Amino acid sequence: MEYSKNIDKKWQQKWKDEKLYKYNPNAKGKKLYTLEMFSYPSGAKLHLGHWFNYGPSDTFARLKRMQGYNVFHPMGFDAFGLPAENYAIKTGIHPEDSTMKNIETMKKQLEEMGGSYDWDYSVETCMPNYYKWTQWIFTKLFEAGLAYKKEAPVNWCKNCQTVLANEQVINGACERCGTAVERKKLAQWFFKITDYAEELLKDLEKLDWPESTKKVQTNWIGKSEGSEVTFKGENGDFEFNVFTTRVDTIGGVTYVVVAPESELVQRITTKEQKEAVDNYIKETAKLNEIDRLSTERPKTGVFTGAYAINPVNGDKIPVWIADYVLEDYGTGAVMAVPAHDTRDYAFAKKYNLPIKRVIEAKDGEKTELPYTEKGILVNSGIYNNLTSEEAKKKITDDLAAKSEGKRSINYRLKDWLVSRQRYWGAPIPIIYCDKCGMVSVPEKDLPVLLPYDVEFRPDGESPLKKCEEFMNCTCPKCGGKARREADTLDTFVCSSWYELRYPDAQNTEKAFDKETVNKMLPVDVYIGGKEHAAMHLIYARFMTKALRDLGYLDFDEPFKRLVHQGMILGPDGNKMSKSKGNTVSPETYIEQYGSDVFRMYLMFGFDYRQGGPWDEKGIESMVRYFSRIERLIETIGKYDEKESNGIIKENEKDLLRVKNQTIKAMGEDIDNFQFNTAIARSMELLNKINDYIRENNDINTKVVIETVKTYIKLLAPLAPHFAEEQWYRLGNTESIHKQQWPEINQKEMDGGTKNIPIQVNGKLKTCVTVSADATPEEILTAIKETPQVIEIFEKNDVKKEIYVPGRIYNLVV
RNA sequence: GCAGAUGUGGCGGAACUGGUAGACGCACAGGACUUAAAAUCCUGCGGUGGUUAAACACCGUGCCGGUUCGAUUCCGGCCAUCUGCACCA
Repeated sequence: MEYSKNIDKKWQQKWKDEKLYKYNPNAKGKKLYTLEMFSYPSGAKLHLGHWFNYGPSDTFARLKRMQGYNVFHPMGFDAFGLPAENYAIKTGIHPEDSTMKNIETMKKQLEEMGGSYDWDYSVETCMPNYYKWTQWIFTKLFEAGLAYKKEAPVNWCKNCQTVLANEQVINGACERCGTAVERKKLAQWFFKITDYAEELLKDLEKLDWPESTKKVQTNWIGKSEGSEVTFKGENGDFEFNVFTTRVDTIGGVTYVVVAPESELVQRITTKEQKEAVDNYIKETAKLNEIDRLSTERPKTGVFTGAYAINPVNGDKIPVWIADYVLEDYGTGAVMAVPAHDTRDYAFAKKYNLPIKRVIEAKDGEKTELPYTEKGILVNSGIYNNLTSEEAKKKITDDLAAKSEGKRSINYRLKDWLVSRQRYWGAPIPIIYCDKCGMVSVPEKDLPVLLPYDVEFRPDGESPLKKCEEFMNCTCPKCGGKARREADTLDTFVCSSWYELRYPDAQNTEKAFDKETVNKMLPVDVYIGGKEHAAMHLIYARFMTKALRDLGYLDFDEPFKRLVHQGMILGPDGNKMSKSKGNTVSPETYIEQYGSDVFRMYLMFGFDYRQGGPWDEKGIESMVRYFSRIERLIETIGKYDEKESNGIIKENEKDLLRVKNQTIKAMGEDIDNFQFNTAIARSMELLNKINDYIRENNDINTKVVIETVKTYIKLLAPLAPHFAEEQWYRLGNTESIHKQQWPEINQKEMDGGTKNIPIQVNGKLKTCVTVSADATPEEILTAIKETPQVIEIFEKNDVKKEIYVPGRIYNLVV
């Protein structure tokens, strides 16, 4: 193989000099915005996963460019975040320094990969020219009431004296020191994503996304339809609501349970029970994440001493508290029906609470308790004999008439907690003034710059709090002395709108121009890992909708089509990780074989959506393939096109037919991200060309040369450097990447033959070869004339004859 | 526990809306070229039986069953692996 990384370098330089990948928004061709999830510059270099994600996606972008689309294919860096900060804590290297250095390296490597990016449209989320607008968006959400502050529990590591992100909590313990993580309440910032729960759910329909990802989001949003029912205290001195999806079982309520954290508990607890209740609340607060995550843990709870009245049947029922009831879901209180709920059943058994059956199976079959299916009501007074569905409706209606209940919908989705007690993030642009309260930083004062010299080692407080010159400021409203918010924004906020910034990345006046984003978005194809199915992809959708409602854009969804690439695992079949020592570095392969061999091997050896364990065995096969192509080009060089007589014979038609079929198949395959089969098709074409040359002494040079040129064009998106080299070797003087994707010549593609399978009882017996353009009737005639078919009719009693016109013939005997 | 994905030759992986299972490649075997090797080219390659060789027959897409003229594909039930979410009332 003559091809090597030197050839890569040569063309990279030339493409750069010629600004080959310059994006022109006004160029002709339909716009196509294709985007890969940008990468996090945590490691110093691109790893195999980056290659597997970005190489094939670049191939897709290149195909689309050749097919005449005006392709917008930007790349940037998700540069804020915890790993850089952790790295800094470990090594003492400032996050800004390490991050900027990593970005430089990664950019260079992406060029070495042959990525067709225009770096004039790039974003780095840690740069003030980007995070200024992240902050600006925050202020707009704040002004619209979509960003708010409230107390919320955070993960707290006692040993490290720090707040932990969810990702830093491994099995309920701190990832660094292994100490059990506790919950601690702190004032936190939230985005009101719950306002959009219904729309986020409903609009999933519109999206061309993998069904499994839509399902993840559906579950994440967790819509649940049921009823809210009011329970009053036996003396009418208190009341509270419960949420239930099974109001039909309300007759079987034998106690109610309130979350220990609920403020109601303090009001209703009797003197006798006060000590027990207080102790229980204390114990619950101490509970760490490990215990909380355990569903195995036996249910515990305490009686408050108070009684409530069942609004449907007037039963007097005890009010308990138990930590299996969550304060922040539903109303923070549940009605317990031990006969028909497994948790309530276990709880009732443990504390000897009564169990009352109110639902029987529809078929009258005797079932054991707890019976959690729907059925027919019993022991429920006027509701007896109704089905569960009928009862739900009637009971809710009756309660509503008394103002003691209503239909209700609950979502599992919680508001998005966006504040972090961390250094390496965008400062939250809020100022606290004694006189004016919370004031957002006006646009003219943005960005609120992240100071460089900060002690970022964790000690339990936001690092920025210790930076006096950052903290002290004047109130934008009254001009008095004020303090800044010391928390920074979750990196998911930075990445929730970056796709909007790319098309207008240099804009210094606005986050983005409305007209520009309306024209360029939504992203036509978005490519990235499915680990982002819930978080990033739902946050970005929320942000688009919120900005739409604030009038900054006019579309509903950011990403029209979504493709998830698979993951390349270590050779041992496990996820690659430094600690397991099973990482594979792309560099050695690039050094040895050149970037296109590596890119092609990644595309050919794995299903793009699936990934799989790394295995370098097959990479030599790609070297062999490249060598065969080089030899072909060399052979072709000996022929002179002018010698051709121009008459196309039968054996040449076959070659042309395969050529056209390959154009079609490869275009479709790459469009579907099936790179492995696209490459297989290209190999078949090469085999065909070689067969033709070998089998014919007197070859038609014109046909061969044209076919080879087409073939190299087909390789251009897959192996950009290599194809360029061969293209020039064929005597061309303009980049192959400026060529059109070959057109399909229908005339050349027609003709030839095809096989029609003949089956007996669904089993293949023989085939009949017919002309590809034969009519179904002609084919049937040919089938009937086949000796084997005649024989079958003679020897068997044919009961049924099935002919799928032009496809298959089956006889039942 | 719930949800989702996956399961096809020795291996990576193909197979359109139910219609010739195993494309393409790797590995392997045999042959050509060579003093020899490498490279290259050609041929074979799911299993079992069968034959001098073929023809041919049977089995075969995780397992069991169903629908159908026909199932890797659709339905029901299992098993295994992986990935999310996890007391959601």
